[in-house]
Amino acid sequence: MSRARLTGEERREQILESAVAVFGRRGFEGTTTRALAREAGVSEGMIFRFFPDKAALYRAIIDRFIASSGDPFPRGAAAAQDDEAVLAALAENLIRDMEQEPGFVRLLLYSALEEHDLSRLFLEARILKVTRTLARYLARRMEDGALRPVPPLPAARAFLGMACHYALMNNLYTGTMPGRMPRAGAARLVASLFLGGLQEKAGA
Amino acid sequence: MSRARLTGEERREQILESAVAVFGRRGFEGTTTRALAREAGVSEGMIFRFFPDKAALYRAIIDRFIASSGDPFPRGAAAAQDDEAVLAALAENLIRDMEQEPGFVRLLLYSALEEHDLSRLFLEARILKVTRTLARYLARRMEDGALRPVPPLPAARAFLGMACHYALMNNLYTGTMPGRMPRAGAARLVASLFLGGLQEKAGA
DNA sequence: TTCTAAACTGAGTGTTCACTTACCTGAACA
DNA sequence: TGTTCAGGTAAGTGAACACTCAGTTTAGAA
Repeated sequence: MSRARLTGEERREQILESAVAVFGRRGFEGTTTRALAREAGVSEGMIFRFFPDKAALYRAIIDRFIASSGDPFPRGAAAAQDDEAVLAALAENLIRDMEQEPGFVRLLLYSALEEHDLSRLFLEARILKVTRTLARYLARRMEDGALRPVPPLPAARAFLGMACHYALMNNLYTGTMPGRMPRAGAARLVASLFLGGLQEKAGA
Repeated sequence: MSRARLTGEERREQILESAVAVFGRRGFEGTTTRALAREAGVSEGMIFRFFPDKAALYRAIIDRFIASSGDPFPRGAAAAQDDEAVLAALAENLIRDMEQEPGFVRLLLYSALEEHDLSRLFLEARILKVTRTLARYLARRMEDGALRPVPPLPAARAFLGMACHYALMNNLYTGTMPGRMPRAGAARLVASLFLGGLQEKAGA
């Protein structure tokens, strides 16, 4: 019956990790400290030994993720100006991130709805950064004459919407969304649609 | 001080309408019956006079919306096989719906995260219906040779993602998302991107 | 003008919440 | 081998929760 006794650092980490899934299931308001303790396999007292209150635990999760997460924009392909590779890699990275951390994606969505200030922080640190980076890349390629001129920021948002909405719907309605594809195939499809469109070229 | 005394029917309707915004702000779990009563300008007792419990009020809101909402797919343009018009109108209808009912969009997102069964009902009644309708339209146009052959369902999801993600981000991060456009312009942009892509036609 | 039915209120109810406190336990070093 | 101290628990606390009910108010029929 006796569970292993961990060091403070280990226990803190374990509580953090197990809390992601709980907050992701019910949101901040919907999650009870009782549920957090049960998921971590400890008593409620332990939660408050490591975090001053429920909000601090929540913040620690988001903080930690923002600090640890990498950049989904493929710098190499971008330098080589291989548009198809840039877009396919970007889409695949985004979809992979969202598929590998489904609980955290839900937690972030909750935090945006609940208007936690750390949601704004995530917006700045990830969403706006990727959007602006892609928009700058598209703008440069338009100047080069490789792409037709359209407003770069809305275009970037449109592309990110294809990838993110796809992954988001798969997450929210797990198993019931039709039209799922292997990740790489989906990434290649949205990249080729965005670049080449659906219309047959004239005279094809 | 005395507020108007309404008939049962009127009061029920008023409680329903004011509750959309409250549930949209905090979700089902995060919303207290106290807040619902305050928003409606009545005592908590009135809530339970018209609805057996908090969940029934929540269900009534979603039920009512599903029953009252129209079809965003433009049948006329589809019959005329004007692809650009079909896609632009569809995108504009979706964006308009989401912009006109921001509180309800948030409520629906909450209900998807919280996994209320009525969220599944909405999924069937609206999301899957539009997705399948668009996919069928695209498939027919591919058979006609007007569009290049790609998997229709994923393609439909990609297009809807462009429009919905755009409107969703504007809603969640009101006022801070860059690259906003007038609604009709955004709709025309995503339609033309999806059809024609971003690449210059060869030899342009 | 009186009567009544329905709108409406406010002070409850037991329960559950986030959080505290007093206490227990066992590994490691003196 | 005894003391210590960090890891850990269980039984609380007041506040806030969803929900109830006894009673008050008022529009309109009689």
